[in-house]
Amino acid sequence: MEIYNTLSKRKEKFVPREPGRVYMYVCGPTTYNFIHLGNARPIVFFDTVRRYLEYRGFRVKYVQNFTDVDDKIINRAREEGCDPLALAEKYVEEYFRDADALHVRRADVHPRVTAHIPDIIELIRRILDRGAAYVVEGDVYFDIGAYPAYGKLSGRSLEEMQAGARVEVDPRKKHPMDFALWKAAKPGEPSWDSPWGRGRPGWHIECSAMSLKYLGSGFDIHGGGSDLIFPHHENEIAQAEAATGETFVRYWMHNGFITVNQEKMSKSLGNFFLVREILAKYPPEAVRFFLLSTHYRSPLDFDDEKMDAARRSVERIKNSLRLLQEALSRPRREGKGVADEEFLAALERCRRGFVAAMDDDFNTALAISMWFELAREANTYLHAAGERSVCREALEKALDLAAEFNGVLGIFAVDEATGRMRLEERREEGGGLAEALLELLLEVRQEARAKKDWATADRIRDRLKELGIILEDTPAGPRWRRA
RNA sequence: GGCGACAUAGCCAAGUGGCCAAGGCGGCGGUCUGCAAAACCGCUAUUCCCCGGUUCGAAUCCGGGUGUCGCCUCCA
Repeated sequence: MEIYNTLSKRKEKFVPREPGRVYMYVCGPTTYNFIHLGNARPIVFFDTVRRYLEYRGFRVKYVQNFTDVDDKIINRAREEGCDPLALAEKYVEEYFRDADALHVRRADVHPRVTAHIPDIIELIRRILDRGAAYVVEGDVYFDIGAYPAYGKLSGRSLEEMQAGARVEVDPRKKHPMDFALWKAAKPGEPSWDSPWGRGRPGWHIECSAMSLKYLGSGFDIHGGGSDLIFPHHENEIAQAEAATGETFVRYWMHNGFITVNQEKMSKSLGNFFLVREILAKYPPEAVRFFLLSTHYRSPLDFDDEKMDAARRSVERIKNSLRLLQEALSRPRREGKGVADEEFLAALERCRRGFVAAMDDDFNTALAISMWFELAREANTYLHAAGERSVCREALEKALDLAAEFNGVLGIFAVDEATGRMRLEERREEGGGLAEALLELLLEVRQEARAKKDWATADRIRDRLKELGIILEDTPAGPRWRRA
């Protein structure tokens, strides 16, 4: 396996710290709002990374944090006149609602800043002991001068950064790029006791503290959006390595941005779309497919046309799965012929292609194309077999392979009881009666067709389509599905 | 101003030295169908932003140009 490491700006062979185990940390959201599609990209992508590593036999420990105290939360709470910590808690819950809808598996640990103040204080103390930080009036600053490697992740030198500095400098800082580890309390803000007086953690220290706590120094993968490279991850490295004297992280992974009209989707530009807004218009399968249809380091432009295309693409895969399941429920044969063997060989090619694609820095776009390959091979196989019986083993192998792909990509929800992919949306309405009525309607329509009363048959089909039910007539009888 | 990334068909997108440039969406033609839908078959980039170079050979390497985007400030 190869992973592109932001630190070296190259793909590197993946060698974990411990054989067979992977420890990974991904920067989670600051919970002051619902998440938007831009936030969803790393969440879905790194979920896929985790799934693939497990697919490849690694035991993965996956940690994703919540930043539940910071300026944005405090400001938002002030606007709404509520308690900052309660506000943060509310949006943690809302986060899970969206993430669940996108089939994102829960991390092994979801640490929150407010639950780790002692760990953070301890880490700051270690940095101070090492002489890499200093205290000014209840604030604690990281001393960049004490960490010569500063800039190694983002690839910039201190001189460059000073030249390009666009912010006014706090005169109490020894170096303009020094950043806060601990911020002295201001009235009305959440704060905790510390050796330097009451206050709260700085912006970056939480991730260093929590990742070190749960994953240990020198863990395998640290991920996030590329806007976190500087300063957030640069600072995380500085803090952690200053405190431990050891390499903090082995592989740094960063995803590209979602854009709208080729411009970065961001809260400050106001051009963002909330995940739940999008889910109101498109099925989760399409959203997940869309997010994985481009390599994670490339920008991904969002608009309705592209989402429509994604929805149709998923439809193609879904149709092939339906046809396979249907064929499996019909009479089939146990023995294998030449065509069956060829089909099985094609399946094996798809599997190998999928693994090769994912092994190459998680090339999900190429991996997805293998699923289309599988769909086409399966459709062709079924088409050629026609109404004759098909080989049971071949059908089962094809569905198993699709389930394997889905286990990694997470496009379709998986039914917990049966372990099978759920191709239809969970239906909210009391389905029993509606379905019985539909069956009745189909019966009436079949009778009309038998009498060549095409007008009636077509009217029923058209009206059902308006209601979101698609009818397809097959030699074996009508088949229906939801639009 | 400093640093960096990207530019492949109508749209999305994979491909980083060598079989006809993956795959999806859309479109066109055909098979099937009462008609559709789904599915299948065929077609849909003599060419990879432009110019120059390296090489037997480049979308792929190098130089220059143009364009787009990002980071340098909270941001996934």
